[in-house]
Amino acid sequence: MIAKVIVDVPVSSVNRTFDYLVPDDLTDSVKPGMRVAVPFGPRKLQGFVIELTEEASVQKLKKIIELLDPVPVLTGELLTLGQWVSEKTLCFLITAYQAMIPAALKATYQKEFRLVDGIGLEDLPDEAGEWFKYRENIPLEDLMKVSPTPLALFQKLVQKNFLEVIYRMSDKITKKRIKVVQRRGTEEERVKAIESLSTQAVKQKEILSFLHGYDRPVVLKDLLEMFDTTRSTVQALARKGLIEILEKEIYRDPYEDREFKRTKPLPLTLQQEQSIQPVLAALEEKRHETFLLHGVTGSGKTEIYLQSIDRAIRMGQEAIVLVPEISLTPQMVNRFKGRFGSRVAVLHSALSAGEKYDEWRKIQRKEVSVVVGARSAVFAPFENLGLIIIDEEHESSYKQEENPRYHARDVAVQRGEHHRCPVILGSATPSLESYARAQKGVYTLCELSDRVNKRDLPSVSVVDMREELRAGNRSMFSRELFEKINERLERGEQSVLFLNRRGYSSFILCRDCGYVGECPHCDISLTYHKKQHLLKCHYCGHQEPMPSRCPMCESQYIRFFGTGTQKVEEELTRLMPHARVIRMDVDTTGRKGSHEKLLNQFGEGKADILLGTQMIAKGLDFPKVTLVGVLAADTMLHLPDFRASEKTFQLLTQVSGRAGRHELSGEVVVQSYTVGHYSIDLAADHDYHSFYETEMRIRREHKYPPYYYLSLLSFSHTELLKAVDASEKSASYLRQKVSPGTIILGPVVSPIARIKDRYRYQVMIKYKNEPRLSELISELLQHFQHEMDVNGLQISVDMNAQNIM
DNA sequence: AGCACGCCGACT
DNA sequence: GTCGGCGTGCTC
Repeated sequence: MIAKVIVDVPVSSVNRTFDYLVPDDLTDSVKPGMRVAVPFGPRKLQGFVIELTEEASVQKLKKIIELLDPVPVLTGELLTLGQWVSEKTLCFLITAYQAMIPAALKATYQKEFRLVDGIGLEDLPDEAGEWFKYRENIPLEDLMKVSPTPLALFQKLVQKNFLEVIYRMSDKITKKRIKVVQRRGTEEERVKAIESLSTQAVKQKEILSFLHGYDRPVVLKDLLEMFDTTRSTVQALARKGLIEILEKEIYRDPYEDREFKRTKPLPLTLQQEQSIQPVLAALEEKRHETFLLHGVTGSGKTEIYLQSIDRAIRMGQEAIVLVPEISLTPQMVNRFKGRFGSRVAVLHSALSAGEKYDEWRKIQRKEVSVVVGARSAVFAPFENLGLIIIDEEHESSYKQEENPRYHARDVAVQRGEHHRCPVILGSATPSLESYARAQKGVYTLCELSDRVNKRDLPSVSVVDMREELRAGNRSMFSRELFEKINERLERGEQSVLFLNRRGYSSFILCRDCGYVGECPHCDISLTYHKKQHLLKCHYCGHQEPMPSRCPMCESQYIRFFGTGTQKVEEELTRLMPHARVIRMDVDTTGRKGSHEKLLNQFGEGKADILLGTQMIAKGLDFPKVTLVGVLAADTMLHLPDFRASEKTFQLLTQVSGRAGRHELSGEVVVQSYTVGHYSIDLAADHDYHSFYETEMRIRREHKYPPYYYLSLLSFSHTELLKAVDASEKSASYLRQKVSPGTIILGPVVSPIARIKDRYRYQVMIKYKNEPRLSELISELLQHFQHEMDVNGLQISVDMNAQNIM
């Protein structure tokens, strides 16, 4: 039997299957989709079995070394889907497959040196012999740690056949095990055993009697606690052969010690009913259809998700729910765990690799029917999918910004077609792409225009901060916002203050000469971190001490500018000393669980004001929040991104939705320096449709998505000229080959011209119909293959560019 | 990627 | 004559 295997080497020259002989003892167990260890050249690598055949394409074959999985990690569907992903995104097959399984299953490789059989320490020069005194194998890694490294000597000894090289492969799996105790023998034997115990062995007798009447394994730790004894008692029993101590694999359950209040389906409003019906119909008929569920904040989208999933489960099917990483909050998880209990697996980045692996295995073993997770959960290995839901479908985090550069929305639809099941895209502010598709009839549009509790959407007032400045208010709070926060303080209600930090981090500036602290490796200004009193680069990690004098002109008047949450917090405490503030940003939520803790504190009313960045924009639902303040609505508008308006609109709508979700009605104050911009004004009016119309007009005019597709080629090189040259050649090559309607822009220097000492240029391709584009780009990559392999040229391809940075 | 092989200049 | 630098080509 021959296995076609994709090996774990992401380079174009081996982006194909290699044939291996399946040893006789594995022919029954090997299946497509399993991971195997195979010899590859002198090395030992991990690979995926793609196909089993009888015919080999070459004469001399090597054998599979071992199987790494008892059951396939990739289903037949996922194997095909991987191919699709690699074609659509132009990535290597292995990269697509690796993205589908938990990182814990990725192999790590180690190279070690060992004495050849029959060679003794005395045969080696002392310098090498030293190493083998206490160990048989010396990892290459260890040799590299000492300087000067004895690597050359070791290599020489390998050539002389004194040492040999071993390639070790292991995966990062960390299955967690616990010890369990189980009874042994027949009933009679056990009765006899109990009697045979010495009268002094009181505890042993107790334990044995207990186990006698218990036919399942007992967790050792529990047993010890139950009988208030120690390990030695149990071990004594095991030594006598009366019981067995076994190791059992267990799951780490990140939610184990938490109780979930079980919820029942809520009665649906008329609008909800109208939206859910077509979904249920598609479900029942096992028919693929993509629904765009456009519902204002608070319109009860989640209840529609829950009841649709419930139907799928009742039909014996499974469901995937994607949520943006940032809103995968405990509140969100609770809603799903509350309805479906232990049938839910949760996959998000806050889990450790081991925890993620355990959650994933619950899916693989069909122990759950629902997975709630971020982007990569779209690859959950369900085989009987009944429903895929993408909540907040407009979120940019559904697009992976590294290889494979896939969009979870596209993958979801692809899987929906395969399983002939509905896909729901839900949002209060659908992406223009999706809404346009719904308008064209590609997706089915379901609109929820009313809030479930019939509350009006909060009233939004937009404040012109330039006016404030003219009126002599130099603080970052307008008079209106300040006043309203104070009202809330007096009434015992809560406020949420939102600071959009992007493009607004604190940089340092010399007031005398205008010097701005910049990263020496990237063309980007350094960010001041108050806690450590350091300047850091957010792109390459470079850091340097904060200077006390300007490095250029030695002036003392060097200060940091811009507004971070820390600065806002300082000003808040200065202006309102009695207000209790909780600040949430990357600095305060770094540790696992701290995010949840802070939110709980706020929910319990332990603070008056919640101040934070993006992470508080979504999913928060606290009854006492009646005021939302947006400190600077327009910071994002000035970024070099054609989606800036769309993102601003979405963010403002999202944030406004945090206010007045319950009995108390809410108010929103939006501060801005770009007053009169349609994205801000229309968000204040809660007018998605006008925004859609306005923005679509602009997109059409400038030939941007959704009217055109957008692909981006990025070229980077440590030498400026090499980057320019490759990008120019590529642009002119494409211009020659593409169809007349297609637009090739550039090459232009990237918005961040240099990162990690590499100069960056880009070429943008806008097209309506260009079936040969993938092919053309593949040709380009092939042409530059050599320069990429040996001369340090990097070309990255994004077939569906979301951001052009 | 990582490795062997092979060619060429530099040095014991 | 041997060592080690890097360009080339292959991995079932």
